[in-house]
This record gives sequence, structure tokens and C-alpha cells, in this order.
Amino acid sequence: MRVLSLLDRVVAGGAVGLTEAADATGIPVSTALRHLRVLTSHGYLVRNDLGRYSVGPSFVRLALAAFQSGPYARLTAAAQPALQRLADTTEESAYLAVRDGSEAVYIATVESRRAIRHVGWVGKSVPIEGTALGEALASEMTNHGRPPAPFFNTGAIEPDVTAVVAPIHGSEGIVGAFSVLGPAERLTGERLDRTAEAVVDAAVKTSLALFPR
Amino acid sequence: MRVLSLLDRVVAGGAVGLTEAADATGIPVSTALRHLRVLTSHGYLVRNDLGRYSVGPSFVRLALAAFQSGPYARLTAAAQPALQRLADTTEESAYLAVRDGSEAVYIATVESRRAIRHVGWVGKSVPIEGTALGEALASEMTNHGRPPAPFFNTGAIEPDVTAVVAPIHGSEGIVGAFSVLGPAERLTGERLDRTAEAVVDAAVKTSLALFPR
DNA sequence: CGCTGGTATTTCATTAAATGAAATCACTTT
DNA sequence: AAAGTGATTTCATTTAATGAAATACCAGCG
Repeated sequence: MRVLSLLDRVVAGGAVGLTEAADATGIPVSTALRHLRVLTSHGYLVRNDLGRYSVGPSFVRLALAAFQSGPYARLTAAAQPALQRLADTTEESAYLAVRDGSEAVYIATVESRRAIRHVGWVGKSVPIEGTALGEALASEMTNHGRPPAPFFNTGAIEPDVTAVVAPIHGSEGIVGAFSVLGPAERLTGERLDRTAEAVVDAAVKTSLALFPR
Repeated sequence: MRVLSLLDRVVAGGAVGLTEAADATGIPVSTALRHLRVLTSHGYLVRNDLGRYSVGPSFVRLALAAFQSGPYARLTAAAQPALQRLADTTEESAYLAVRDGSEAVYIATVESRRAIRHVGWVGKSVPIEGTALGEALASEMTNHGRPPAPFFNTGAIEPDVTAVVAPIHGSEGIVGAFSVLGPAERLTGERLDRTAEAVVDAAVKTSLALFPR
């Protein structure tokens, strides 16, 4: 699995030298070099003129496939209309996220049209612990036919950013969550209430689209 | 590297059983099972209730990173305005592709607004040999300061689909190519000529954006 | 209900690849 | 020229991978 650790670090890091990759993964440089050479020979990585490794075309092909077939294709397709509606009605950026072990990863977004808006969290991971998103993804479906309750948090990841979250259910439990993110000073009072209603509504509709009962 | 072959097949395949993954990679099922379990334990794959393996959240996180940092982030960002212009001016679907060994992979698109339009080739691989795209990606920078010549082909991959292609240069040679794809009956005569000019122009402008001289 | 076929899982002995330190090389900076 | 950093090669050792065979499970069919 060393080879995947290295691949992970290089793809996540953008452009990474041998010693940096070895240090980041705790692998001796001679071992890391061998693995990086194998990954490069198969096209998963490329090595540029400066000797730095980056993602290669074979990995890119798989990255595209990951969103075109399989569960994330279905989830992102089912979620897209709801994300658009969420961004339109709440006038804040709306995100779709999934659970990745002890973290949550934002995998899709429709950004708010406002000049002051939350941006750039697709691909970002946040901990399950201590975040509204984490709570939502780790929650149980305990509402017995009633709409799920929304989750709120301010400042968990960034100061003055409020998150309003609702989980999405599929055939095998919680498959993702919607999160609307915006400045805390805007998301208060009645705007916060209406945002919560919209997020819950989006989650319920997307859950039904994925798993009709 | 067996582990990456398996990962490749599962991600590309969408939802794949143990025996299918083993057969597709030529790996004995007991060995394949072990690898699939390791991939699942790290979150790169998931296994559903039916026992089929699909892409998992750790892989999705990397897939997103592949387009956010590193060479493909730069390439797709630099190419986006040109793809949009190409689709607008030619009224056909425009694609960006890169070379992956003996194949070419389409990695981004702006689709034509026409009802009859070419769709759905992002993530698809075509051979270098026998295609206009392949010729373009394999070509040398032999025009010595003059604009590159466009490449044409009809029916190489699908009957009655014409491709008009031009390579994009970066600091280390050819880094990608633009391809406009549309019905052969539409892309003839003066429309074909103007499409070729537009593709070459897009490639030249994107090359300059990536590697100013 | 029993049988068959296909798929998945476990076990265990064998093999092959991975490993990693040390020596060496290359390049940049002082 | 020397020093420091990063990369590469070599080689002996170790560890993980391997894969066949046995077993278990499940769905479909007669």
C-alpha cells in the first residue's frame, strides 16, 4: 500500500519532489523512488523537467470515470438540481459532501452569485468531529418518517462562517449531506430559519430521488 | 502494481464483483480479494450490500485534487475560455484531450447548444493511431514559429463524426489538443475551413497562455 | 427440497517483490 | 573548492504477495 500512499501525496500535493514524497509518507527514498518510477511508467504520475512528480493522464482518466459511473455519478447527478435551487433560494454557496472515514469531503458545489460568498471548498476535507457536517454524516436516521433535523455550526473550520447541513439518505444509510455556507452575520434570524428549511427540503427531495420508497 | 490494476478496473467499471475484477485483471480471486479489501479499508473503494465494489470517498477526494492542483489544473483553467469560444463560434462541441501512452483521453468539454450535437466523450480514450487527435498529440512542433496545421478525420471512432484538431504546446512539448467534433454533413466546405481556423487559433492562444515566449 | 453452478472466503505453503541502508552521483549555493 | 541537498544505484535481507485447494454461501432450476 506504500504505492498508494505515494500516489495520494503526489496527487494531493500538485508537484512533489522525491525527498518530499518520501518524507511525507515515511518511506525511505530508495523505496519511494522505485514506487514513483512504477507509477510514472503506468501513466498515473508524470515527472517534469525539474524532477517533480505530478498527476498523470492515466490517473486523470480514472478521476473522470469516478464521477461518470458508480455511486458518485448517481449522487452528484441527483444532487445537482437541489444544489442549484439551494444556491438560488438561499443566495449562499451550497455544497454536497460525503464521509471519508473520520473526515468529510466536499465533492460538488453551486456557488452563490453574491460578491461576498463562500468559495473553493470542493475537494477539501474537514473532520467529522466538531463540525455540523460531520454530525450530519455520522447521524442516524432516527426521525421515523419525519423530515430530518438540520445541523448548525459557526466557526468550526473558518471563523465567522456558518454552516447549515442536512443528511441525504440512500439505500444503505446516509450517503451524503448538503451544506449551505455563508457569513455568520448574514445567516441569522429568519434567514437562518428559511435556509434550514431549504436545506432539509433539498435533502429530503434528493433522498427520494435516490431511493424511492 | 496489481492493486492499481484492480483499482483502475473497479473505478472505470462503476460497480464490479470480485470474480469480474479478478478476471478483468488476470489476478487469482484470492489475491484480488485481498487487494480489494485493502483498497476498501483505506476508503479508495467501497463495497455495497450486493458485494460489488465501487469507487470510494478517498479516491473521490484525490480525483477532485487531480483537477485542482498540478498540471491538469493549469491546463484545464487555461483551456476553458478557448473551449467556450470554440463551442460558441463553431456551434459544435469542443473538447480538450491529453495523451495517455498509446491512447488519448478527452478531459474537458464545452458542448454545442445545438439539439443535434456531439456529447459525452469526457473520460473516453481513443487510440493515438488512426485518429486526428492521436496524430495531433504525437506530432512534433515542426512549424518553426508558424501556426500549427490542423488535423482532420471522419469516422475514425464513430461513423459520420468529423474531428478537427490542433495541438497545444507547453514548456515541455505538446501538452494537449483541442478537438471540435460534429456531424460530417455539417462540417464541410467553408464551415470546415472556419472551424479549422478557430481550432488553430484556440490552440495558439492557449499555448501562449501556458508558456509565454 | 435437493442439486448445480457460480461467486466468495479461508487456509497454508511457497515465491517473488519490497525493502532500506550505504555508497555514489549530480547540482546548487556559498 | 567545499558543503549541503536531493537523486540514483547497489546489494543483502526481509516481508508481503501469491495462488491453489478446500470450504462456504447463494440463487436458480427441476
